[in-house]
Amino acid sequence: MVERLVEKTGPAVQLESAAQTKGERTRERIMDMAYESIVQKGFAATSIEELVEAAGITKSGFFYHFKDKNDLARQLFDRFLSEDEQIIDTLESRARELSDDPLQSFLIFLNLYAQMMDDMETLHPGCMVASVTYQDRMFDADVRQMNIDYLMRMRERFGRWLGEIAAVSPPRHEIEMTDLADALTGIVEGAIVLSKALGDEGLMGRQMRIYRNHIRLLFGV
Amino acid sequence: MVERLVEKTGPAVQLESAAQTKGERTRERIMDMAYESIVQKGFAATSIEELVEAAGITKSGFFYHFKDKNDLARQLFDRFLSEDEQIIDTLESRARELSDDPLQSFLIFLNLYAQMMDDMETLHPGCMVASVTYQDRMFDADVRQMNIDYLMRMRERFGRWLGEIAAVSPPRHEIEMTDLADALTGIVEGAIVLSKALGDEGLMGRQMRIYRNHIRLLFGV
DNA sequence: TGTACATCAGTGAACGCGCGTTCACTGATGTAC
DNA sequence: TGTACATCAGTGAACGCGCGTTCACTGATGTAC
Repeated sequence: MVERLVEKTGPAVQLESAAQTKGERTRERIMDMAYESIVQKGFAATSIEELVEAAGITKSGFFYHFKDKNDLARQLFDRFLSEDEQIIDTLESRARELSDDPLQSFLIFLNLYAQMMDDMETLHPGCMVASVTYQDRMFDADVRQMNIDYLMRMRERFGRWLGEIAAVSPPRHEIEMTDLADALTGIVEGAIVLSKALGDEGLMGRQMRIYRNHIRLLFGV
Repeated sequence: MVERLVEKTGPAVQLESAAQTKGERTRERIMDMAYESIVQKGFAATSIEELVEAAGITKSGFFYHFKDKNDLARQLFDRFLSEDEQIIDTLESRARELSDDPLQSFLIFLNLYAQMMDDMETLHPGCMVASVTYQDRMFDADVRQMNIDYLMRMRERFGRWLGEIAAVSPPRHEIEMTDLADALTGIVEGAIVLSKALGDEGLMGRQMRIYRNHIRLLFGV
């Protein structure tokens, strides 16, 4: 599911999907099921019973792989955040290679990101962020902190890039780069909600291009 | 909680909070608790037991007010959507009164909306949309349809307004007004997620102003 | 090559708890004559 | 003003089910000598 997504972004990010032990394969299968279920029903409504049935093992087998239910959430969130950041790393470095101008490379990056969303038949990892945020009392402090850390890393990454842009091409009006960075993450989260609710797969890519247009208008010549 | 929010938007929208019977007050109290809990833990993790304890009645009292648990969700969602639309109606008509130019009135509207978010110490009704979207398998078809209908009404409302704007002040580049309308709803949803996750109350207003800046750049003179 | 032991990846049965829902009943308030 | 009845807003006890977690055990595979 995610492997497919990663393949679509090209050969630059290739997760080591080979040489998995039997146990690792089972654990991954459980996490795949869990992700699907959490995003559609919520964490509390996702029962261990349903997961192990789908994975073809017994309930006690679950507790061999996960300390408890929250441990599943932790491992799952960890996997998705790192995959998401690997993908964004790749898209960023590709975009940076294609232009030395920070504005141009950022616009290329946004195009690549939008294209990835167009091609994505599966759910975006950002779903996990919204799920955790909207059910935060169900997760332990570890998971909540991972969520905050992820959002802060995104803010810093895009904020720095936007800072580089502003240094070269001053914006048409004053604007806080941190807020503009948050806007990108926010648009992804918001677009996921709309796209999921309306069943419109193209919506995310189109929203990403609206953000891109804004950046072009704001810094463009 | 919501009454306070409504009062802040001014005297034009005044919910009839007077002349409530004892039963209505109890029902409202249950719904207030339920909203808080659903947004923080999810629908499945929100137990009737916890709600009735907080409301000071017994479990069977709950079933006097609500047919079953999904009926609670339906009534709750109904209440919040109509309150939200009342507020937006009010802000729109105020903005329309202050200028005949559609662009100017839309910019005023966005300012009023952003200000409302700044003042809002409570959670935005949009939380319910994300909650339902992210736990849709927990809700019956009625609730899911209400969610879709709401998003479509928003799309139409803002899409039409943006169409008026484009007719008077053509945009700097081609853009689908439906997508630009979705962007507003999407930004609200996304900003709620970030604001909730990071505990940053001012974030929503700031994101709304970024959207406003985009509109100004796109249609402005 | 054979044996002993360790680790891996689970099984099966049992647990106590809390959940949503039902049902028969009830005291307080409102309405008709 | 008094009485009869209806409606409102619940109570209390019981139900069956599924949930997360524990614990003792096990067959298959891997490693050391």
